[in-house]
Amino acid sequence: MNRVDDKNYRERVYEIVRQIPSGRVMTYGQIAEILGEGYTPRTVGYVMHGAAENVPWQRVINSQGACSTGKMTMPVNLQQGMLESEGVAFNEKGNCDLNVYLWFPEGFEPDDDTQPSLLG
DNA sequence: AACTTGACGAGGG
DNA sequence: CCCCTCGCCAAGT
Repeated sequence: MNRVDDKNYRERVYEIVRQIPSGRVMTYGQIAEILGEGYTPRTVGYVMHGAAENVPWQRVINSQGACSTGKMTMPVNLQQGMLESEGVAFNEKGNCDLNVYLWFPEGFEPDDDTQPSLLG
């Protein structure tokens, strides 16, 4: 499927998100990048807001390392709090260090040495 | 069928 | 470093 004809496109996003381990995060753009095809960060975000309960939506943040939930469906501090409970540290600006917490699924490697070092 | 909005991202000022 | 603009794709009105 190279197109969004099946409406199965949602599950592709969810499937990736479900694989994010606790204490790690992914960005909308990154997911869109993996899905490639006709996905964009916008689309991923749109799909994400309708995520089912079995999807750890809180582990998906924006490229700035901050929560973008705004005041729409969920308060930002809620998502941030959930992540903090998983061990993700945020600064005063509400950003976390993507170099530490960003997670890459198997088969997907960043060109840079942006791979997370993970404190342990 | 067209316009607007939205859990985004990158670039320019 | 903060603010604004443009690009992207899907859904609601």
